[in-house]
Amino acid sequence: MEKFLEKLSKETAKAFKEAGYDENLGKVGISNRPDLCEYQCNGAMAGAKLYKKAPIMIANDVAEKLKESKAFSSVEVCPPGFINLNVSDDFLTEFVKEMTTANKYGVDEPAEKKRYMVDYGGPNVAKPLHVGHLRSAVIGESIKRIIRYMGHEAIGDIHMGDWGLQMGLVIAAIKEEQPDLVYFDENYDGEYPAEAPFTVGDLEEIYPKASAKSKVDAEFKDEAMLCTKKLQDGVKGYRAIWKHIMKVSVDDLKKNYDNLNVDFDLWKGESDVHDVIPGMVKYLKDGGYAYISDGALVVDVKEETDTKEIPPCMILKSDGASLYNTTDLATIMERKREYNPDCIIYLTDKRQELYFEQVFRCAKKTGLCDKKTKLVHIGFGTVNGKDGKPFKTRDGGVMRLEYLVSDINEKMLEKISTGREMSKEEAESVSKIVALSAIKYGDLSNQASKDYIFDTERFMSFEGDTGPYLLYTVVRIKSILKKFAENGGNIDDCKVMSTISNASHKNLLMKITGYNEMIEGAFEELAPHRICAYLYDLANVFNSFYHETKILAEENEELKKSYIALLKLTLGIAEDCMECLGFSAPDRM
RNA sequence: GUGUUCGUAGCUCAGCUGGAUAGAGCAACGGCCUUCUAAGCCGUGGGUCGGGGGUUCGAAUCCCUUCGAGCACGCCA
Repeated sequence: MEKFLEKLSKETAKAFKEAGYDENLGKVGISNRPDLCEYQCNGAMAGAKLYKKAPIMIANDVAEKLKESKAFSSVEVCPPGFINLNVSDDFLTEFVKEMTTANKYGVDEPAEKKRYMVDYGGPNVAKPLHVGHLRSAVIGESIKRIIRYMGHEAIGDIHMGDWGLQMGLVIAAIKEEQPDLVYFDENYDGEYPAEAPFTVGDLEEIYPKASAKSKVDAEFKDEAMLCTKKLQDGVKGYRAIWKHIMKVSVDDLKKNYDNLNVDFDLWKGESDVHDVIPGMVKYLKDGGYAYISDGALVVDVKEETDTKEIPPCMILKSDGASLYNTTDLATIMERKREYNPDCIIYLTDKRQELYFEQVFRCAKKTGLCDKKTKLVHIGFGTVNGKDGKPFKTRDGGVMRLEYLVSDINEKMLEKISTGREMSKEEAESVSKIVALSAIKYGDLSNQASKDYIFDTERFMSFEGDTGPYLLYTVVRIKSILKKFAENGGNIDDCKVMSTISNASHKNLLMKITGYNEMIEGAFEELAPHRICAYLYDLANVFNSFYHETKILAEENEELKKSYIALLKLTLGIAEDCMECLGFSAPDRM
């Protein structure tokens, strides 16, 4: 379906043409002076130079032609050459009517369906998730949903860090603690136990301890490196205990991500490409791309147009070991082979920008990834505390995601339970839904690339630009629709009609018309915050309308039905927005 | 040092490819509930868009410069 602004622009473009000017000047935008008009066209000023004519004269010529257009109820020219437009009720309501029956309220299916892969930049196994992981999870989930909403295919891959020295450290620590376990008996050739000899809680303690120890105890570090090597070389017992670590960790990760309503289609990790690395390295060497520099194997990725120094992409360390780059490149290669995606999107901390630039260039240059596959890095900012510094616990430690979420859930439950008649069960389920909106909206409403301040109180507030406020508005709409249905009304029978009752009614209609344009923009820019801003605006104009308009008490039956149809449309759009953001509204709160 | 991102109201943030008087929210103050959820709505006060130049009919937006902050700069991820 066409965009509303495009439709209006067509009208003005026609007028420009008829008046003898370039029709491309007839672009209409939303007015930045709502006190003067609803829409504006500034083409006359841009055309002034072209035609060596005063902009006001051009504007007058165009305005004269526009008087014939049925799209506008008023056309005014303001110095130096603004063309101020108000849309006619019929033109506006016709568009809204069309939206109610259109696919996804006017969002068309793509001409060509593309396949996207979303890489969540991998949490490390055996390490608990912390606040930093919130962003890649929440933003990634939203982007995945936006892609799908647009009619494309999206494959989410958590892409865990499950293969490096960290695994060796954990194994070495377990070995030291329990040397008699069968996993470490090289002569053992029976079945390994099905149950892991440790719990998640144990793992969470083991890793930090082992990591700290390796820094002061060289012998232990050597042992950890040896364990890493044995694991990677496929020593049976080490692989078996690694599988236990994986199982225990993944179960825990799933639980945590479930709480955030985030899921992944693939639970792959660095380990999955281990076997293809030698082949890839050989390919890079044979192709003449890789060479030894200071002992390490690197690929040059400089380009002539560079204004800055781009260091080469390192493939292997001087000791021959693989590193982050190696697995990422191998993963690109494997993804191409298995899925042949049109685009791969990586979500990581923005500090890795240069790193991804190197990897992307290397992949393109060496043909590990073909030219038409887009590689995109979305670098997000850090989550800060109220002091503007990276979020920490009160005693300065790393804030665990699990605690952050449960803390907000508890506070929200308390808030919901007080001053409201609700069963304990309902309060619990509602508060979880509202808490999730608070967290996700708090994060997503900021531009991804910027740092932001995680202010629990503010995010949880029911007032202002927050998730709970949006939910409240949606619940309000649901409540009215429910009452209408209870009184015998048939919602599906209601149609938007051309009558516009008041200014707030018109504002709501106009906001609604911008939906398809907004969502496509959010998709093109991969910018969930655009959806947040729209949703918030929509909620505001709806609430104004709500306060000025008696809906169920409206005596004109047709008009009442028209209101109901509009409410249904508003609700549908709001719910689709929330769907794209990754949260939802309860039926009441 | 080189590169990069950023600097907008007391606080937290918008501001799309340059357009008229720079917008929200929070906080402050004043109104509005016998009526569909007042967790709402309406209104008031508050900013030389870090500073200085330039391009333009027109700049928060583009260019240069300067100050300030963050981040990144081959064997971490």
